Amino acid sequence: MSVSQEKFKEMLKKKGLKVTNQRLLVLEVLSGNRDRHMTAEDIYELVKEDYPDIGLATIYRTVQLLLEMQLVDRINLDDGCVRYEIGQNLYEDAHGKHHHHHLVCKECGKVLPFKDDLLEELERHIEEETGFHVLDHELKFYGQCRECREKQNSTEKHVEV
Amino acid sequence: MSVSQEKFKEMLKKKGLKVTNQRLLVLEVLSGNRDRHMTAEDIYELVKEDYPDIGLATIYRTVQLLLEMQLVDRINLDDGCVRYEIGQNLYEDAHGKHHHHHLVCKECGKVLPFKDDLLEELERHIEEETGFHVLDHELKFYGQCRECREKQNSTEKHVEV
DNA sequence: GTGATTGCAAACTTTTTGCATCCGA
DNA sequence: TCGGATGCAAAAAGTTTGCAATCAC
Repeated sequence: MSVSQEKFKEMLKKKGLKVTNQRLLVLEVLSGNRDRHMTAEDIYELVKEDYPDIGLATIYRTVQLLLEMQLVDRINLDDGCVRYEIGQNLYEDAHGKHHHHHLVCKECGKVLPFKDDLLEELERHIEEETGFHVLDHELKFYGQCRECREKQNSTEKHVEV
Repeated sequence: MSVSQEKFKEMLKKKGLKVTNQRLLVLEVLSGNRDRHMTAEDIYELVKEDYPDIGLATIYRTVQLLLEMQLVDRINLDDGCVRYEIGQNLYEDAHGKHHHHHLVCKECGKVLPFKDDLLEELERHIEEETGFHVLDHELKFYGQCRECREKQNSTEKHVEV
């Protein structure tokens, strides 16, 4: 909601790139769906509502651009397509790197975000021990969400089927 | 090297599946390249040396099977193809879940393994806080490896080009 | 012998690219 | 005006699938 479109426009101009309707709409769709993890196709369908002529290739080119500008993050949930979510850099309270992790339910596929800064300590440890300079990380937990667990427990009791 | 082929054969028989040359060779190639993170194509090329008639589809079907049997792990380094590496379950000192993480160099693409059990504490924390039952995790660090860092420093000093 | 397995080719999915056209600055 | 941006269609790349032939048991 409070994503700064003006900031985005400035960033584009500073790079000598053009402010187009398509770019603004992709950003808008991403910022209006911060809670979802959107595939290129998802974004395409939503942008088409406002701009029916847009092509899927433009979506791919735009998310690529947004990635390079570090305005979105890439998430791979191993379901065959890459997902994108808007980062923190266009918000007023920007901090640079944002680090939330993903809890992926193996049963229903739901993805929950989870915040934790525990890894910062580990990153320092890695740098000391291996000389590898950590810039970013990606952490996914796979398991069973509470709902699926409860569903399983109740069917176990009733032995349905 | 010390991977137990006998254990694998037994596991296959127990599931009513057949022990084929192709399956044994895929396993052999994976266990002979524990340090690499192999794509289906990589495995295909290596198995072909011993068994030129094998088809790529068989590789895909076999790694799928090995995944279901929990004998290999899947790694996605976001370079467009899924990678596989042999797990611990066929080794004598098997522990079930093995947890090493991956340090991915953004410059040269090299992948270094890194062992750490820090996440176990975090997993308990997640279960308490969210009710999400963690079964497995995947952690990747992106950054710059020591060699690329050193290379960069030396070119910065000499200002080559 | 019989059903699982395989190799091949075709299909499928996601993403990228070439190119003529269009449009923002 | 003019070079970057777009839409379209084709291509690319990785993976899956249908099917007849083959092989393990």
